[in-house]
Amino acid sequence: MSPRRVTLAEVAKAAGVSPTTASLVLSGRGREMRISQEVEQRVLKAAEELQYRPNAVSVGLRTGTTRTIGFVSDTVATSRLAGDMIKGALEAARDRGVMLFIGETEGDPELERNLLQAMHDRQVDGIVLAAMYTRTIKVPKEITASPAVLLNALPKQPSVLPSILPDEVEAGRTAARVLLEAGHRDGIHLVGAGPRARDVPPGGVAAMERLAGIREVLGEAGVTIAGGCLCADWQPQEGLDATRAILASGRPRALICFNDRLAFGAYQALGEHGLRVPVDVSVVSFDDHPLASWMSPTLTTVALPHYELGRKAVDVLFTEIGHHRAGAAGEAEVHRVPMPVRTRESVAPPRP
Amino acid sequence: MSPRRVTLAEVAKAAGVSPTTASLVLSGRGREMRISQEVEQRVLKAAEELQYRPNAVSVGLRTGTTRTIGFVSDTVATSRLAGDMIKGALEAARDRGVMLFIGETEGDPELERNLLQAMHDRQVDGIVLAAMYTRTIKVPKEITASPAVLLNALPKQPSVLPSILPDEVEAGRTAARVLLEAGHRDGIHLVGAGPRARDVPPGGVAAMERLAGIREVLGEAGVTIAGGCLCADWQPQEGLDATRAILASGRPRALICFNDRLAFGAYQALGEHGLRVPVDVSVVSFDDHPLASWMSPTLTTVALPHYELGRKAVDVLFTEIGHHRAGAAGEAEVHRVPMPVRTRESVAPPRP
DNA sequence: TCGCACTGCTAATACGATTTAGCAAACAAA
DNA sequence: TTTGTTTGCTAAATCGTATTAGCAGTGCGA
Repeated sequence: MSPRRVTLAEVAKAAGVSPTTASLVLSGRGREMRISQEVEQRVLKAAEELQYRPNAVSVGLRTGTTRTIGFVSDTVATSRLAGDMIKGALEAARDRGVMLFIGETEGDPELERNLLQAMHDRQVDGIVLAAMYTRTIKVPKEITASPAVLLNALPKQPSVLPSILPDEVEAGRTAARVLLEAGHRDGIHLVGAGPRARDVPPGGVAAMERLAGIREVLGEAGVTIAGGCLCADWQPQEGLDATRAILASGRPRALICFNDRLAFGAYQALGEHGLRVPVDVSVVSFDDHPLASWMSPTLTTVALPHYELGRKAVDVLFTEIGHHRAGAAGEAEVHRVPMPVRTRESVAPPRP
Repeated sequence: MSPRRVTLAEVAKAAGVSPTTASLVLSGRGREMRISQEVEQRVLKAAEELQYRPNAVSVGLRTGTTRTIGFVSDTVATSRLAGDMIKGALEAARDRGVMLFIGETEGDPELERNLLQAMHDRQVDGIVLAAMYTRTIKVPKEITASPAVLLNALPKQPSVLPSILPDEVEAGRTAARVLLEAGHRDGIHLVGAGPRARDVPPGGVAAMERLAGIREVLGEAGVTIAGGCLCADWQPQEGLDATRAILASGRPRALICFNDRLAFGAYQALGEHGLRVPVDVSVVSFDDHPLASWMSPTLTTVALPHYELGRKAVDVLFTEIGHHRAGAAGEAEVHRVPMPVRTRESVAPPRP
């Protein structure tokens, strides 16, 4: 079944040189160490013919660096969000010839500790600690055993770790501008949070920041928010209920839903009342859930850049690893990744 | 930042014994090798106090087994399906104290080769080769370097690898029975494939098998399929179009949609024609996409057991690794994982 | 002829564990 | 006293690579 792997010693013997020489040639230090052209060619030929590949475990033991990083998240399965984030991380890792360990903690601190230890036991070069929904987390002290970054999360206590986050405030501004630019000034309702700055569900930072951006832009434009409805869990059912409540007390001209699932529920409520999107009511939302392009009409939404978040996290992690090797301390910088708007069919100018 | 790891040698010195003794005690072979109670206690105490953890890289080099497996899939991001499969694999791995490398090939054979090599370079104990949509795949020869299993995929050429697949034929039977048990015998239309056995989109095995199960059960009950519509890609838009076509030529009493996205489109088409689900038309589907429980009315669907598939794959992989260690050859067994029906609101008896 | 620098390569060690083979002491049997 | 057995531990080799230190040979100037 598995033909034993070829070792460096075997390559050396085939080329008629010492393992030292073979190692030097194959690690590109041949020139530097004055290995002759001829010997160099012999070694390369032998390696090629024997299909030599260095044993990464051995290299890891010898050099202390394994070209491996860990990706630890609270949950990996819920929604495809996680998938895209992992995909971004994966590709950034691949670009560097690095492999990814993954693990999930399910929010259990003990599992998290065990996982981090298991990764450090395997000598990972660094760790991405990710949250699936943007929030503040308690940074486990085990993380300090290697360079690390926080993805989609902010440290509860001050910490030296850099964070990578979507730029939610700007996303809020974007959503508001989409409506303003379409000509909306009246009857703008919020579904999920607001209208006051303090009307946010507990825990998540997304709600707070999106709301801040929305309020800022509408405020500056002299537009007052017609109403808002705080939802705890941002599921379709709540969007349905909230929108029904709004409809019971008047006719909205535009809705800013705090995510696409809420918008999905909102569509249903509007349908019940015979209101058409976007002719009667414009809808703009956040996340760019796959759902958003299936809804009818398709939903204009400010996208969570999961893929880019994942990539960025690995990029930052590698500069962190670089600092670490150079003996420098890490910086607790916060990196914000832009959230692009996906313009679709759900926004139109208000009817006169 | 990172306090250097404690080594076995340091534990041994602290306990005043040789590294050999320390190793023996810590690997539980103390009794067997006649280490005295007293020395054993000293070693354990030292290890505890120094917080000793074995360096997995070193152990990997020495023993050749890394307690690490690889999970290679064509795509990890599309849909949450992947997530659940990985989650299942992850938990099964965790139960065994094993870590998971992940990688994705994007269907590129060269990437796949590189990935498998990179994993073997790191001495993984085994590999799960997964497809996100059930299909037949070309098994790369690099896979033979370690034990392996196929997840959600069948080998194109005969192979020694075991496969783990959802039981799609039985799922087809289940869907058909759901309608029969509700009392449906007439006006049953298929959306996505059928009505003839050969009306399936190319590539996927799910369509063929689901259709076979449906035809078997309906046939045995003496029920004829009223019609069917082959769709290539199983997206909402196609479900919409297909259902419109069906409605143009008559009134269906029940739809079997080949997946939930098609059903989503079908709902829209039915809505356009003023037909209510399930009063006028019953709908049953496959996959149990998250969408299914958001639709209104909620959708009765036969679930893809992604989580269980992932778990099962790792379970089978480990028996495979066991065989391998015992020197036995692998068996190309096909394991079928049941697909449970999620009964919701979209099926009702036909109106008289 | 001697010393010196340079060229081109290798011996030996280290990384951190596991495992084989074996040693010294104590004791028992002959 | 010798021989053999058991007990309780350790020395040394090993896994596959990277790296430091150094060795033999050559050419050159003095």
